[in-house]
Amino acid sequence: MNDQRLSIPKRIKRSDQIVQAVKRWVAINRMQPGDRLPNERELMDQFECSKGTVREALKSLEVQGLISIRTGPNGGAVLERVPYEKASELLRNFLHFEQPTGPEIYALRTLVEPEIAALATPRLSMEDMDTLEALVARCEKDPETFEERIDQRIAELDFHVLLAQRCGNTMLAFIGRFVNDLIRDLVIFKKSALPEQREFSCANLAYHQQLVEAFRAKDSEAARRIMREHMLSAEHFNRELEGQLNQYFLGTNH
Amino acid sequence: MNDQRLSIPKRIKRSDQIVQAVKRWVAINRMQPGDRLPNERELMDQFECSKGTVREALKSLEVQGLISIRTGPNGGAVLERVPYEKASELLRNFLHFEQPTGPEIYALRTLVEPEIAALATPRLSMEDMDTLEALVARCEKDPETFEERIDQRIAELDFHVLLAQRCGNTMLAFIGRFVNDLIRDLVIFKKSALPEQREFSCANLAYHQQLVEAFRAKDSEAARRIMREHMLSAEHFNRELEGQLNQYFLGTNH
DNA sequence: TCGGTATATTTATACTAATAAATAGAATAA
DNA sequence: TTATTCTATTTATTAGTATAAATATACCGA
Repeated sequence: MNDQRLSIPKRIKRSDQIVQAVKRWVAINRMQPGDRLPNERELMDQFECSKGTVREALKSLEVQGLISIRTGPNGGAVLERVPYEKASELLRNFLHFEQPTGPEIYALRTLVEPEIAALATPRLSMEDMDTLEALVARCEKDPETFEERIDQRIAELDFHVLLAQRCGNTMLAFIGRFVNDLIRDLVIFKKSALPEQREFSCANLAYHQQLVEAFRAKDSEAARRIMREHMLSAEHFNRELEGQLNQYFLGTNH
Repeated sequence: MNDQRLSIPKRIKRSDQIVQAVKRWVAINRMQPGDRLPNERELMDQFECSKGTVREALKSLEVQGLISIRTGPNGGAVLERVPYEKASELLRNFLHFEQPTGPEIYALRTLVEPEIAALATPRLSMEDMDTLEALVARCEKDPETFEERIDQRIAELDFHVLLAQRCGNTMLAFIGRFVNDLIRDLVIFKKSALPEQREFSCANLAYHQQLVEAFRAKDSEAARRIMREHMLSAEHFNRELEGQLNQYFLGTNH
């Protein structure tokens, strides 16, 4: 039983060659989202291969989020900017077998969120602040039903996601959003087992209120400090929610 | 010209349905890397579709890094743990149109590396420390040729990559490695335009030497502090290397 | 002129069938 | 034993055909 999966197939598959060629073509010609690729017929001719092979190549590009394919006149493959959702999904595949633990996720969050808060502070518009306050308001009344409790936790997370989107650093924004989405899905996934944690909710509410104040005062350093305390608190409260997230990433997001 | 690409196609494609079904199947049965999927024939029967459709679905899973496909007896689709390289490639696609700037990358690095250094400190084996010292040694002599200078910069980055791999936090490890790989490729890409920056190299060397000392002393906090200074220094030195990395991500990694 | 409806065209989607290429394992020869 | 050739299995690629979806355009009624 010769089970060496290491050996790289010397012969690169036709469809993958086409994928590479298209990628190069896009990069070299500095093509922009919205620009159209040749249709299947033309690609067949250009690469001298069959329909099936072209389709596999296009499928690959589609899965990577680089194109979208539509039927009809003026249809075909159109270049797309990779949506966050796509990148997020693909990164989750990576995590499926790596099984990050709750503490790991919260550790990263504690590292990243204070910086995001500080960077976002001078970049928040009036509308943003209003949105943030609306999210805070959603957490102010005592949750009566189960769903309300979930809704409040999600509002808390949306608060952080908005900040991430405003921090002005593409990669930091991605990480911030990704981590909060991870926690969001965890909340929804484990909602049946989610205990009350009233103390936790109150603490979060207070921190978020303080954060909005700091944002309105354009005080980056205050925002950073408050966010850091907030994250340390959240890290502490979630120590018990521990446990592996195993077998989770692939399963439920569809 | 009605150019609304927002509309989500209501009809989910056959091949994508199969992808979802397989993902669910993998998650529910808690399948592990190395486990085999049914071959094309069986999948055709099970999902009552043609070969082409099955192949598209398998292609999708392959692009996502979840399976590898081999020909021949005992061939077929085998479940894989998504390799770092795959996840990295897909994340780069996302960044292609987002165009993170040099300062953005270095800002993230400054945030992440000190934590990585602190976390890795108690986890480094004797072999790891020797490897690190070997990497430092490679930077000790004055570079004479062009290639030597590039080689030293890569050794510096490998130093950081090893730390990331040892930090014990899956996601932080990924981010650390990703950022350093980004910089590595940038160094190789821009090598023709890379100025001498002798001062920079010497500073790096000194920091790395201090770091190894801190590691040997198992002093996490010292490691964190030194790494932070190191990153602030690197951030400063690279302010001039500015410029967008535009059109770069897709292009050259093949 | 306006608003809707039919139609024709373009394009992807799906299927069938057959051949080519790769390879693990068995059989064979040195 | 060792190296080579054969063979069976499985994916990779191709060709051709037919169907379904999307939409620009022409058409028609008001």
